[in-house]
Amino acid sequence: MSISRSSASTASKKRQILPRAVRREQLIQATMRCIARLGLSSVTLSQVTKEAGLSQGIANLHFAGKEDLLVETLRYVTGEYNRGQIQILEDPAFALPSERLAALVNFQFSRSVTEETKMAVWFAFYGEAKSRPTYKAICAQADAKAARLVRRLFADVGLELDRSMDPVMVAEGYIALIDGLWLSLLLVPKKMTRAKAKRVAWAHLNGIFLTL
Amino acid sequence: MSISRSSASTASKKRQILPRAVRREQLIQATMRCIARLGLSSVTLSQVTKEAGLSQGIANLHFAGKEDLLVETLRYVTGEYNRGQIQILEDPAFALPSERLAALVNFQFSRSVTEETKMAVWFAFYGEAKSRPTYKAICAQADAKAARLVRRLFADVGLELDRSMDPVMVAEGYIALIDGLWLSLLLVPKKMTRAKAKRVAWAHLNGIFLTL
DNA sequence: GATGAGAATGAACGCTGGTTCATTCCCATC
DNA sequence: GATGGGAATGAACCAGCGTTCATTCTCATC
Repeated sequence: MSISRSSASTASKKRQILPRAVRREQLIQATMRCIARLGLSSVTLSQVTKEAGLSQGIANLHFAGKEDLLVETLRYVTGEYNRGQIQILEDPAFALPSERLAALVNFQFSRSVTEETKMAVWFAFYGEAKSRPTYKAICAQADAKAARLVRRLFADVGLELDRSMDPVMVAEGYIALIDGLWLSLLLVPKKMTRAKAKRVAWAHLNGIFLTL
Repeated sequence: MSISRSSASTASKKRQILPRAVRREQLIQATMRCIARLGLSSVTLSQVTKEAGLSQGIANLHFAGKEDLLVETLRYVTGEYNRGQIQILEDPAFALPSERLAALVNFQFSRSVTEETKMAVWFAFYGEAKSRPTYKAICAQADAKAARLVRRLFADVGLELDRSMDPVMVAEGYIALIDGLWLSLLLVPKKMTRAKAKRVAWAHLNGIFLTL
């Protein structure tokens, strides 16, 4: 509490009025950090607003309530990931499907995507999705979109390499592997690194596309 | 659970005194059902005790508190799974490592292991593990044990099939795939069935062991 | 500089949920 | 059948949380 900085660390003493969109973003970011630090079940609004360097009541001013803030946080991470994925899967610059696949793998294990905070948020909501229809719907929708895109990519790679295989099965296997690797990255980062995960993913892909 | 029905539905009116171990088991079972139905963050002791058909205060009588009950529930599922896994991986009855591997796959996608309630509990705790050292330790320990056993199995299978590969990498990939498939089974059971998951797992294994 | 619309604040409120403990009641023992 | 130890109960307690709203303060407009 001193001079006049805005962020969490040295909070400004001066009250500031900012656009709704900015406040919402600040609160969502703070929520992500809180989920990563405390877990979804221990997140409180006073923690979140303190993390954001704002006042207690502000969450209810810009969101319909705590639950709404959480849902928007989930939408934020799934949306961001999906946009990145679509950009790769629809970029016309790739000459070969296999090059596109390589770009996808690199994206999925990029520093930005595998950032600890995001992984923590992702799996925190997955853990609750079973019993929360709203979370489940958002996760399922994100997954379905990813699956569709990956399926098409794998079909193309199959044609390129002249392999006959079922794109549906292959896509499901690949996505499951990525999810599992992300879980390892989150829980045992000492044992599973991004580089290692990438190698494991490639071993899988080589196995799928080069068998027989 | 016998003549005078004790469970939730038609509660027995008579008070009953049972051994500590039985009460603990009842409460853990009820906790698992509540986690599956409500999610870890919405579980309350009054829900759990009602589900068990017992009184409010009983959880604190047989466990140190709510947190202890949750931890013991996590230990219960991980312990059960590990015992099943060890039984297969150390059963001397298998002639070939590949047969042992087949048994492992069947076990991992058996009805008992993939039971909705257990999967829900499993992932609920995984989702919180990042921020809860106690949960994290239990999960990590279970994972480490599984990894060690699977690594050895894969080394044996490699010898049997005369393939040279790195058992560490292969084991990590396999375990990640299984985790990812379980997640699909939990979240989109309409799309991912046990049979399908098994086929995906075999496609992966064939790819790994038959490549080049 | 004055003004007012409304963004931001934070104290206060009510409710929910974990924990406690006086009381009740079972049942092994005699 | 009587009895005492202690398992089980459930009402009461209290801390912590989400939400509200009277008040404060900012800044675009004039």
